[in-house]
Formats: sequence, C-alpha cells, structure tokens
Amino acid sequence: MQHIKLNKSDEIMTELAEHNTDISKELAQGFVDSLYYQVKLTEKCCKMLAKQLEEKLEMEITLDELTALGTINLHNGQIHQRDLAQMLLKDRANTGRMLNVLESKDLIEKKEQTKNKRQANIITVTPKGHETLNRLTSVIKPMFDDVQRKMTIEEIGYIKNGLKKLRQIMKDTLEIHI
Amino acid sequence: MQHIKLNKSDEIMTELAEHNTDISKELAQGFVDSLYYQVKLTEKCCKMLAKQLEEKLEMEITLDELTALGTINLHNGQIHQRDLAQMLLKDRANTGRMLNVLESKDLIEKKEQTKNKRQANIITVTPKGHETLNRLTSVIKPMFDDVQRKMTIEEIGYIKNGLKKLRQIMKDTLEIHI
DNA sequence: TTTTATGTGTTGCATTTGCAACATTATTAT
DNA sequence: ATAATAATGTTGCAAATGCAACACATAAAA
Repeated sequence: MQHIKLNKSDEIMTELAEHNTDISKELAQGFVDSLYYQVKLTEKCCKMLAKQLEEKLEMEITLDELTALGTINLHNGQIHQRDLAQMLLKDRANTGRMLNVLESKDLIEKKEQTKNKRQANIITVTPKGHETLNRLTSVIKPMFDDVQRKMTIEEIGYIKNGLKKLRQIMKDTLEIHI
Repeated sequence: MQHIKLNKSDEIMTELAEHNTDISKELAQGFVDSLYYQVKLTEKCCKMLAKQLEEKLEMEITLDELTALGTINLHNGQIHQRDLAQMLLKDRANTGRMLNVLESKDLIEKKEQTKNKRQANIITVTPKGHETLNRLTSVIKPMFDDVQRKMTIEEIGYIKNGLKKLRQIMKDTLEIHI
C-alpha cells in the first residue's frame, strides 16, 4: 500500500513540457492548472475527508444530508423540494430520495401544502432534527476550525468569495434546469 | 420548466436564522457557508459546464479524459497507471478503465515496462493523442478565457493557490490509499 | 368547456464511481 | 529455500447520481 503525495502534480508543474513542445508550455500548464481541475481535485479531497469524518464520528447521517438539513433549517417551513434541489444543485429525484432518508429518521417532515397556489411538499425540521443538527454541527465545527486555523481569515474569505463569483459567472454561460 | 437562480442560497444567507434560534446564527451560517459546501457547489457547476461544453463542441472525449491526457502528456513515458491515479485522485480501477477508453481511441499507449524494477504499464501519448490534445485544448481555451476575463488575474490566483493550500492542509488530516 | 402548457414529485434506468477481492510478480524476512 | 509482505493492474459489485418519462394537479388559452 502506497501513501499518496497530494502535491505530486504540483511538483512536476515546475519541470514542465520540455518533452513535447508541440503544445506550448503555457497552454499545457494552463490546462492542468485550470480552475476546473483545481476545483475538481479539491472536491475529491473534501469528499474523502467527509467520509472519514462520518466514520470517525459515527455520524447517523451523511455530511451531505447534514448540509441539506442545515439548509432546510435556514428556511424552515418556507421551501419545498424543488427549492431545496436548486440550492443543493441536485436534481429533483435525488433530492426527494435524500428527503425520504431524513424523513425516515424523523429529522424532517414533508407537509403537503400549497405554495403559490400549487400543491407542494413544504419541508420542516422536526425537534429531533434540530437536536441532531445542533449536536452534529457542534461536533464537526472543531474539525473545520482545525483546517481553518491553518489558513488566515483573509485566505478563506478570498476562496469563498472567489468560488461564489466563479459560480455567478458560470451561471451566465450555463443552462440549468432543475 | 423553471430556471434556477444560482445565488438563491446566497441571497437568503443575509436574512438568516431568525426562525430557529436554538442553533446560533454564526454556527448555522458557518455551516452552509463552509468551504466544504462552497467547493461542492462549485464543482457541480463545473461539471454541468463541462457537459454542455462537450456537447456543444462535439468533443470525442470527455473533458476529464482530456485533462487526464494533458496530465499524461506532462510526464510522457515517465508514469504508470498508479501515478496517474494519484494525480487525478481516482482509484486505480477507474483510472485503468479511463486509460482503456483512451487507448481504444489510439490516443495513448500502455507499454509494459519495468518501473523501479517492477512491472508496470508505462503510459505514452501517441501522435494522434498529441493532435487531439492540441486541437481540443485550443478550442476550449477561449471558453476558459471567457470565464477568466470576468475575473482579475489576482482573483484567479487567489482561488487556485487557496485551493492548493486547502488540499495541502486536508492532506495532513487525510489518509489516502490509492 | 376543452385543450394546452406548466409546475410538482416519483419511478426506473444508465452511467459513474469507489471499494473490496483477486491474480500476478517482486521484494523482504525467516 | 520458503514464507510473508507489498506493489501493480483487473474484475465484480454496490452506492450515488443525473436524466428521461410518468402521473397528477393547476394555470392559461382556445
């Protein structure tokens, strides 16, 4: 079993493109070094970290489900499934499936109500849901703090705002139907 | 069909947590506003953009496959499958499958060679692979430039370096076996 | 009213992806 | 010399995910 060097790509970025010069150094570098690639790699790391966190802390729900629960809580009783799907950038099908999981664990309730004179499942967090959200969030927060302690507030802000802006820009080019 | 407002979550982040105060505003905000969530959402946007790009440009390979091809090209003839898997943060199985696709299209070659006195599939880019890499990269570059034109060089740099640093930090906590 | 279009959630299917197990080979230990 | 350990790539399987199609209900149009 071999442990990975996460910066393996980064290292070699410095000793670049001497071999095949038919693609210019700048072009090749810009490619592997593109935002697309960087975001993708980082997301994979986050995914792995989340999984290990879930096991280590023996969480009863996924970190993604917890994020969904937190998002619901911010708009408690004011959103239905499709709203949530749009926020999570998930399709309606999987959003529904995830909500079924949360409902089966008594963390949320789907109340059939009319939103804009149209029948829809308004979602609310149950008391048990609040308890779980509070508890798990409190447990996880130190982990996030631990990561963030190694970066300055400015750096974190730059990344967050940068990513938001990037999404905003992509939105203009993008056609999203959820 | 309803078009999405990508900033839907962001909007409501400002009118936060009045409803359920058992979870503190800071905690709730820090959760939905966490780097984990930001990265995840951004990656989904990138994924959608990539898919639409692939269709629009009628690319013969996926953007991910193109990225892999570019990465291989940077270390042409010097890496084997596992090296590539570590760079792409993919498991060996899927890396092998992706390489099979690229090989079936004559874009790369798997040469069985000994690396560190151990038998392994050394990967090289074929002439057709170089041609494809050059052509597709040239076609895609304007698209990336289009996005990057709406951000400053500094912003892009901050994000890239920030994400790299974030990965570096996560690496310390993370146990990765590829 | 009848028809057409739109919004909502659900089901089934195909693709992707990670994980565990395996065969093979080489290195290391006993 | 033999056994144990480790590295490489492959296969099969299960979970996650997106997409298309559907059923149902409402709104708009004819």
